[in-house]
Amino acid sequence: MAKSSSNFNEDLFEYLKVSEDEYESNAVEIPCELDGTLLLSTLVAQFPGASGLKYRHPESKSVRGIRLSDGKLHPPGEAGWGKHLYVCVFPKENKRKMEDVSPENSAAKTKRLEKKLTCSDLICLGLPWKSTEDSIKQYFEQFGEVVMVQLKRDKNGSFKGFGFIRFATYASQMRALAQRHNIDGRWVDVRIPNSKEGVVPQMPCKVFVGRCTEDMTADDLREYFSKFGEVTDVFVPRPFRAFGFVTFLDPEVAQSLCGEDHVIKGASVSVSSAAPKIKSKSNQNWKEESYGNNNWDGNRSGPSGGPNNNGGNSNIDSLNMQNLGINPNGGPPANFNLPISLVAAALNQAGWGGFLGGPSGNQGPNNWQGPPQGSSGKNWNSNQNWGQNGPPASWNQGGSQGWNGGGSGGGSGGGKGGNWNQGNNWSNGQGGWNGNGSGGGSGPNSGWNNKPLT
DNA sequence: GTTGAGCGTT
Repeated sequence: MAKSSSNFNEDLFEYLKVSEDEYESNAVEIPCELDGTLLLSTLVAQFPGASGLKYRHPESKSVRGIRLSDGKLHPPGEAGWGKHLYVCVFPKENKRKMEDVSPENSAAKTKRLEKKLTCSDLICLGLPWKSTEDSIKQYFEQFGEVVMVQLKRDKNGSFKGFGFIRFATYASQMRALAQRHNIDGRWVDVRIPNSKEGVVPQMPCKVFVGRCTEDMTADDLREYFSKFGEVTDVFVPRPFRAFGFVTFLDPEVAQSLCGEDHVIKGASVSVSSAAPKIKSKSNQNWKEESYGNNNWDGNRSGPSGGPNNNGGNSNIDSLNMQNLGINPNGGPPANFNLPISLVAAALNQAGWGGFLGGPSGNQGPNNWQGPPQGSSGKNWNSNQNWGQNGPPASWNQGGSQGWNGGGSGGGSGGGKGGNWNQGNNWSNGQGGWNGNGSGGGSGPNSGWNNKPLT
């Protein structure tokens, strides 16, 4: 029992893509059982109120229902669930359609407000003239399924150099937003469109796990919670403090678990929002001496917690958005020369620590390609020390503590600290890290996702 | 036929 649970291996489980509507962008990947069936309870855990599944048959184009017996949903064919998008079926009174999200139907949206944190279209600025829908789709598919590409043209049909894309999953979108893009030699800005500003809510990927017992390790939490979605970080304070934090790649997963009790190692833990109860005092690592004069966002006093401070998803909204390509204020903060350690820690604190390397696994520092080309100094101050050879030497200072430190790390090992804590390397100069979009890029798991332990 | 900051006929 405990044995089997500790042997959970997601590779053994087939995941199927389920959405509450016909929009793939709202889909959640749900694990089925070893026998290939999907427990209705598993479905309901993600889609409260769901009573079944259906899907659109690719050939007949008609909607087919999924067989349900004894609380188990059965795959449509011998081959399993396949790549279909499965759509939840709700009982009549619960049934909601896409149109119901409009403000007039606010009563209907009380149930799953997290719906809104799914993908939005992304604008791609600065695309090469020779881009085509196909080439752009092909490029962005490295981050996940691309469900839409629109290149904008004028009346004459000539390409205007920008376009919109949409990913199937929020996770894909996050991956794409978390790094810069070089397409055919041009640095392409990928952002949340201005028209969508404010639509994408700040939703933490991190949950608080209370009532932990002392024998629960970070690995235990990771193993347990991985069945709900990809876990990108686990933090269990030592010495024992009876709680922990689990960060998911998908904030929807995190959201869906909040308020629930789960049994781990025979003990009932409670999952709740990782938002801090109280605003913490500054932490040793966040002293003003180190980072004074770095205004986060004008009216903000600073991060709500340091690397050691658990929880905290406020105070850095703007920071998040900047680093995710969202532009909350129509431009970068006046003073955004943050140390990278702060940025990384803040992203983690905000629950955005879930940035992963993409499918290729070589995003982030290892994928550094030098500063942007072209004349636009908008995001990168051209008179700084960002030579063609890449980032300052200090980035890689300290050998194993730099970008490339610690080897590959296998992706999701527990946080070991150390990385990104060289704040001094980043505290000088004006605007080296200049916000507004696509600077930086995501780090490897062993970097961004790990919270210092001490 | 050129160009390079921007924000979209659903």
